[in-house]
Amino acid sequence: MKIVKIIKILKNFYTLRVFEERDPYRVLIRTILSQRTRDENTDEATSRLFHEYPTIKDIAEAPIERIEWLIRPAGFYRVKARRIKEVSRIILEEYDGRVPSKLEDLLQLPGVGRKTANCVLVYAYGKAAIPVDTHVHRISNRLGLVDTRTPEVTEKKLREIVPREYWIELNDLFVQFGQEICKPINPRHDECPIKKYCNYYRLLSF
DNA sequence: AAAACGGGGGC
DNA sequence: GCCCCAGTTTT
Repeated sequence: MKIVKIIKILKNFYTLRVFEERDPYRVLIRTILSQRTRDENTDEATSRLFHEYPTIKDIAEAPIERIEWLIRPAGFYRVKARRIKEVSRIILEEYDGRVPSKLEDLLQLPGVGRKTANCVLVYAYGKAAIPVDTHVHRISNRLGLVDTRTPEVTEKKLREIVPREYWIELNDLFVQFGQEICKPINPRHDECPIKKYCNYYRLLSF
């Protein structure tokens, strides 16, 4: 199976960044902050926020302007601040302060789409899911694993062709691979360890 | 289907 | 200085 070979090769090059943070609420907030944002800026914003407001109740009651300032490094800080505060309020009022562990419940929360919801399921609850971000979407299409135009359809197809035991690590491996090698523009084919499996590379050598 | 939100980093 | 980036919601 092509995808299994690809994953095994990538695992030789990248160590899985086991999410140290397993607290569902912190995973959720960090993941919202990470939307369209690089890791370093996400980390900075997350630690600033939780340093000043350690609990869900703190954030639910915090002044919106202060949240905006704290998470500024993550970008999109105005909309993210409002969503983070609103999400916190909803979880406190409707879920007794516990982050929901069902996909359909997570998707109801403001600022939580399929990618973020799946990240919570995987990293906080250890459930099998495939968070599809732009890296996973782009790389899956380049390799020829799927042929889709939306992340949603890519997720559906990946669920069919990727053995369940690899779902959790797929996102992490593809993101690292996507940042360093299979970049959106000017991918580094010369250093690519899986180009023999890649449709995009095959078309190039013409 | 396209626009809007955004600071940070690469070049 | 210009361009791109670990999405989601609204128009």
